[in-house]
Amino acid sequence: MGCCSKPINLASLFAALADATRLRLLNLMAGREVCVCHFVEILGQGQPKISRHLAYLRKAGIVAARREGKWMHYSICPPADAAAASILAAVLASLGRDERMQADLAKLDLVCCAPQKLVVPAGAPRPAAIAQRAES
Amino acid sequence: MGCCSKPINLASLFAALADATRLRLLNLMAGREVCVCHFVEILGQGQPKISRHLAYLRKAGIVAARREGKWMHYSICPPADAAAASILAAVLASLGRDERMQADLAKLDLVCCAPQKLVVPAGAPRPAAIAQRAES
DNA sequence: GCCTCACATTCGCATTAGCAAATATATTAG
DNA sequence: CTAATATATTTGCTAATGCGAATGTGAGGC
Repeated sequence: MGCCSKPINLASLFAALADATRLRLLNLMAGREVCVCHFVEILGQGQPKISRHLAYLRKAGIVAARREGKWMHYSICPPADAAAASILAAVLASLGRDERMQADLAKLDLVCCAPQKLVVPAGAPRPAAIAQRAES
Repeated sequence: MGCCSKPINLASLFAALADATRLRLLNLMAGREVCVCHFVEILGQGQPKISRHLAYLRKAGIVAARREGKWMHYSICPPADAAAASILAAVLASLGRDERMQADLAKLDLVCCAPQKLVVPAGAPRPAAIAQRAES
């Protein structure tokens, strides 16, 4: 593990985690890849704001971005440093126990499985994990 | 567990952890009670700065203070929220694996067991855990 | 009472972070 | 090439954070 090779400083890792919006983004990315347009829809906040926070996480070495045509997919990339990785894992586990975070995940399912209900731009990409599940 | 009953927000917990000085203070307090004068000596930084960071940790509900005569002793107080407590535990474990943090702890031993070498103010209190060990 | 010690807090100041609005870039369609 | 879509960055602002220096406070000692 550890796809990101950045000089991880624990203090800067925590700085990246010290924002409610970024925690919500990380929670949505736990175990799957998510497209920016879904973040915008689910959080109900402006695209520049989402993009800025994603850039912050990217600079902190916590997430990776992958382009697919017009869309950008973000996913968590566990830091190479073992200490940082274990902390990040504990954080993601804790987030999963939060109500608001569970609601976000439920909305992500809706966006992916019933796009017509939430007016998703036609042909918008679906998170990889869910797309895979749907195919099998 | 959970001596501190504060409305713990994960983001604000991380804000409290997002500073190198505060992480060093927490590391020194892992498992023992430490007097402010020792923090000042070991970190080699001004007393107001140390005090300000301790106040920050106190306000965040992570540490508790106890007065003993002229001296103030600080110790970690695990948050009541289970998620926050588990994260804090992971953080403390990770800190222990850092070289700089180990050096700080070694200095704490010096201050407590060979005060004449580091010009400790006569009669300065010793961390509870170490004092206990010395008495047995 | 006054004085000192051990801390805590306040005061300016510089740096940084977050926001909304506007603008820029990359990709694809035509 | 132009236009449209999806995302990223810049701009101008406000608010929060960290620092050293100065000052305030609580507990003994005399």
